[in-house]
Amino acid sequence: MPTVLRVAVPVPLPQLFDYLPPVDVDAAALIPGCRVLVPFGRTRRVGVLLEIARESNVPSHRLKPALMLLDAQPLLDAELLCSLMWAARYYQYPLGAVLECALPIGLRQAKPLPAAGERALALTETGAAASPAGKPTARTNLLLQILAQGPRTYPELDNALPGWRAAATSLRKRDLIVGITLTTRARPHMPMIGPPLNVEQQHAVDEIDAAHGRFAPFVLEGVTGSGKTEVYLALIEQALARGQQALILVPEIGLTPQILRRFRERLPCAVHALHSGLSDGERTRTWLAAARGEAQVILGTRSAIFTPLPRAGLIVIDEEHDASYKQQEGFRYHARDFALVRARSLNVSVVLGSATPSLETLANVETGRYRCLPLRERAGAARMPIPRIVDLRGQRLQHGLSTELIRAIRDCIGRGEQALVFKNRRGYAPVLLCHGCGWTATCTRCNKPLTLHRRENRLRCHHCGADRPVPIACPECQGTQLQTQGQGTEKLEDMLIELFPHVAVVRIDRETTRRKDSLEQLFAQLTPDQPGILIGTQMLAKGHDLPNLTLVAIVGVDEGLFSHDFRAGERMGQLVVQVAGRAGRARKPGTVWLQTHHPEHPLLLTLLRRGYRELAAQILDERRGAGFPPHTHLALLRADASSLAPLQEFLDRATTLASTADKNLQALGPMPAPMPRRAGRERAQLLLLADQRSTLQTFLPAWLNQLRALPEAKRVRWSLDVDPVDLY
DNA sequence: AGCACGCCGACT
DNA sequence: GTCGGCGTGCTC
Repeated sequence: MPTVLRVAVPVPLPQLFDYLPPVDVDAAALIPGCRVLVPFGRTRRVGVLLEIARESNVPSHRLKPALMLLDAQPLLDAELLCSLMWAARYYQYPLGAVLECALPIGLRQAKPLPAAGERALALTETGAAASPAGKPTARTNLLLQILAQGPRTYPELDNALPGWRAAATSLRKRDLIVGITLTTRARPHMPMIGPPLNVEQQHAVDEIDAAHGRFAPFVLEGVTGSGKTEVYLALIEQALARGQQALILVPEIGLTPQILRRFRERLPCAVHALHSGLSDGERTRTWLAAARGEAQVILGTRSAIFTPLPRAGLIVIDEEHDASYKQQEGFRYHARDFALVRARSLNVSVVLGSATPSLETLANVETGRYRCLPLRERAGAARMPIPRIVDLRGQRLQHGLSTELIRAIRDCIGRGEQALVFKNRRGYAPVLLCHGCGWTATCTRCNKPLTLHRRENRLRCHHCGADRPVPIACPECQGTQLQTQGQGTEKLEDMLIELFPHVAVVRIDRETTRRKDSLEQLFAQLTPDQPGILIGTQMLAKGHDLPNLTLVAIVGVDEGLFSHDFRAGERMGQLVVQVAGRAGRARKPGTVWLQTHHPEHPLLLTLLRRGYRELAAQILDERRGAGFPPHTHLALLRADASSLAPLQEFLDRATTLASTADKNLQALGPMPAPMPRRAGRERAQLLLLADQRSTLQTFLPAWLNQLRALPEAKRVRWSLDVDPVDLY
């Protein structure tokens, strides 16, 4: 009776592939979770062994032997493998592709594993004997001084001497230092002592800790400044004391050097970062260190949820409402939802922290599935800011700012305090038009207005990235009176510099933060006890602590109130609360100014009079009436093509197949996508809605098989998004 | 996804 | 006469 290996191969095909065992490999060495190198078509691939079967449905003469067993021990443990298999099923994505996504790039190749332990630097004999030369403050000399006390790991050097890498390169060339691998665990250091926990924080810690050893989801609901991080730190310390690992997820922009530094200062062990800025090698080493149980604290963004945790003790999702936890292409998983799945199979507590929990999470609190632990007080002396509405109707505006708001900023500056102006639109102006004939600069590939970037004198499409010079004259009528409409952060910056020429004005958006570390450098331009003005987009909603910031102005809430997206109201509320949270973190009280043309909008009024929780309750009610999530469940079939006809044909066929399948399933569409044309391609979609998750989960696999078999499916690009967050 | 095979246009 | 366009078919 032959042994057959069932292997997940990294290709976008839903099935597994069967192989014979590699020649000369002991049957006992074949363990699920090990990688195998297999011949695949005319190439070879690294797959993951999932199952050892007795027979195969494939005729035996077509079975090829695997080429090589790549791991002596399973790379993916049973829990991670099982959770990933769940994800492949739930998100309707091929298991081979899911596993590929979960493994760091370094492990997707048939290469030997990097050496265990942490990379470190040490002095060579020459280096130890050398006497200092050159400036004593030069980085190279500082690095030599540090290493004279013994080898240091890369994270330790990151803390001790920012910018050490360049110095290391030069010292390595001179053979004064050498890269080594420290196999012993980094020696514990004395952590800084944190502030004492207040009653609510201590209560949260006690409640969560009391649940340790079993699956228990908690929501830590606390406004900015209420000290959620202190609760996380206390819980991590307790996990460490039990010899367990902790995984902390933060949103993409949340993984700033500050939070990493804070964790490193406060925890007695190495804190491993996992984010897109790391090299493949670093990610691979951290992943493997976690798999061996050596990495105790892992702090990462979305994809860090795939870290193996053989000694798991705690999972934290900070800012759980953040949309960056949902992967928006390929394997469209939601890291927060997947964290719940992992926590359940690991038998650990999971903490969802937010000042503005998602409606999905609040619905789970309502039904008692999640336990909510509120932090109502702001830690220390910080106070909630006072909200003010500026009714823009009939007002004369100066580049989009009302006289009242400008006066308030002037007063704030006059008191020596700082102001933040939030505008969710980068560039100078979102529209450039001809005063003579009404022509507007439009992206031909997206049919949307181009944004003027005046610093670089370019017109850019924010949807497809198209980029071209600004015309001198109107291409239609040759008129030269081209003018802008609306305002972006650049224009606000110009205007505020003009109004307040003696005050530091700092703009923070994707343009000004393109370089690595530039976010910190920009914040550094504001002296803490001096007046200053910050202008920026989303990026400002979280991050740096600004104790002297007392005024927050939100200049573009209206865009969020009337969007076609059913989540617009929820997003508006979250954004306002998050941005507002930046004010009044010190002793001084803060004020939040909201400029709007719709001061009587019911969602805005609820938010300002009763707060986010009431707003959420109101939206949840509306969603219940409308039959929308979280009370129902969605799957979105998206398609795009270079012309409309094949798109229509494909989605029509898909709709027919869906609407005859199950009476509990509603097919909404096909309809044009909210952006019907993007980057030169036509876009349309079909939304499926069901009361029960199980209705969708039963229907989707069969439907996808039917779709794959359609001849129309080959003429379009299409994808399925389970639990979509953006219906774009 | 790759990677091949396969049948029609402008070039050394 | 060939190089190469991307349509379609397969991968244990």
